[in-house]
Amino acid sequence: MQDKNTAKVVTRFAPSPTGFLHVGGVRTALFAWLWARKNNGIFILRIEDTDKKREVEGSIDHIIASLKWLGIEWDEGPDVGGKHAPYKQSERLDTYKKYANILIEKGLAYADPYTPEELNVFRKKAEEEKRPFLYRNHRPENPPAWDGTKPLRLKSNVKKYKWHDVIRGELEAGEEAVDDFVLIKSDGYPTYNFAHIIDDLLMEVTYIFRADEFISSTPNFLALYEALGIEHPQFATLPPILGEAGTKKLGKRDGAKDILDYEKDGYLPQAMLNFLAFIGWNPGAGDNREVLTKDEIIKSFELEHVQKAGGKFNEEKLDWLNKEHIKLLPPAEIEKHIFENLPESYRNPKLVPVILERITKWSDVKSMAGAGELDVFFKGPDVDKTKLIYKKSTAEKTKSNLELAIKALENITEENFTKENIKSVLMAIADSLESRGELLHPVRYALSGRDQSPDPFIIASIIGKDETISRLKNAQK
RNA sequence: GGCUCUAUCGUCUAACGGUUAGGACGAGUCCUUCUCAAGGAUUAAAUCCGGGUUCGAUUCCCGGUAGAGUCACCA
Repeated sequence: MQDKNTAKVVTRFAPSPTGFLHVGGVRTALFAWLWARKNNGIFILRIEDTDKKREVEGSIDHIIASLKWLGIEWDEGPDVGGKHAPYKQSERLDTYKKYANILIEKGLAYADPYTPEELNVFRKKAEEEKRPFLYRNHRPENPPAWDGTKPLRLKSNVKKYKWHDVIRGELEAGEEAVDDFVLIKSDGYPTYNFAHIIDDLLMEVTYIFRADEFISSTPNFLALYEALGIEHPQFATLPPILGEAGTKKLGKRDGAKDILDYEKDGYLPQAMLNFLAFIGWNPGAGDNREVLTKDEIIKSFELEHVQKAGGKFNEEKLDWLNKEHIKLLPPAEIEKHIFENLPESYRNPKLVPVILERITKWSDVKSMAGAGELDVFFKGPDVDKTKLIYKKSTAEKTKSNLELAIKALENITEENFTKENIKSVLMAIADSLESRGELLHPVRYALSGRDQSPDPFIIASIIGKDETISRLKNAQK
């Protein structure tokens, strides 16, 4: 095991290019990156492309784009290189072969003589008998020499394994967890189980951040570390992220979204980063802050405060957090984002505050505009006269109240036609009536033509004095 | 079925044997301009169950229960 006090922290994220990155994968990357940054260490991006069948064209670019969107940068990786290049496992085949041969020489690896069909028969039988399938129960007595066309398996040391996990604590597993797993597949590519151990060794990785499904295969890894005669890095096993609906672990099959879909939906990367960091981590110790910047998260990130239990992905909290991060943005930035989502003719700076308080993410701007909610600021409404009347009020009263409003507003000069002035004038009248709604409702409705809209003062101030009075008169007819 | 992990408000969590079990999201109520939104205030809401250990358990141990993971020539 590495000496924690002197060894540099080296972490890695090692995705396989089998499609997009979802929240679970990103969270693993995030924690590994946070720990490296926290300790002024090194963060490596390594592509585990050893399964050619499952590989999806364009995945690597997509993964890189996802991490970059969030601001997770790596010190070594396929695009930037590094002293342990290459960083794609498909380009490191000779290395794996070298270590495979070492194991063969030690008598700790052997060729698997069975066909997949034969193996399936064993597997089926085990399943029917409700036993776990263990290849080593069928370990051949005189395996053929390995010629590279058959799978190469580890001759595992069957025993109980115990190990330490920096997040989970002391972990252990029974002998049933250890098996003669495949090191090199018949197509010449290594398995994840083999390749990641060699690469972590060569790349001097000191902490392996991983999802919790790897707990079960850890005894196998331990058997391999032993066979190789090497120390293993620290294991940091993260809690699962559970789907919102059920309690199932969130995976692509359960509708986990592409992380870049959140970009398309108009979420801020810093909000997503903040949100993801808080699934399974918190600053702890009475620190109740939840809205944190990237740097603040790095500063307070500690492994002791990483959860063991799984957490659900709660989109409502993400929305809240996104809004909080929007509020942290400089005004010019906010306006820029809002305008980007608005048709050209709607891009009035005065609308920005009105829009801002009604959205949680940028795509909401588009929805608002699409639903016609902003039309009140651009054209006079068709007013339904019956809806103009406040509750049990009468047409006559409504008409005369509107008249009062028109008179008062006409007295405000063009340049003083501000939200504040309009409000004080109108409220003075409203307060003299039986109820404020007697005035405010007809005025608001006359201006907007909608059951629900921003308040009349802001509408009036934006559309201007002439348009306001013309709309009020129009409703009065 | 074997092996393994996990368990505090609906949700995310604080607490590292002693607290009126704290915060946040969401929900409710009230206020702030009639409506919507935003904002402010406020309320309700949890230690899975059963045994130990201890003067004292959310916290430590054991058992149960529930959920999750795994048992691939996938990672």
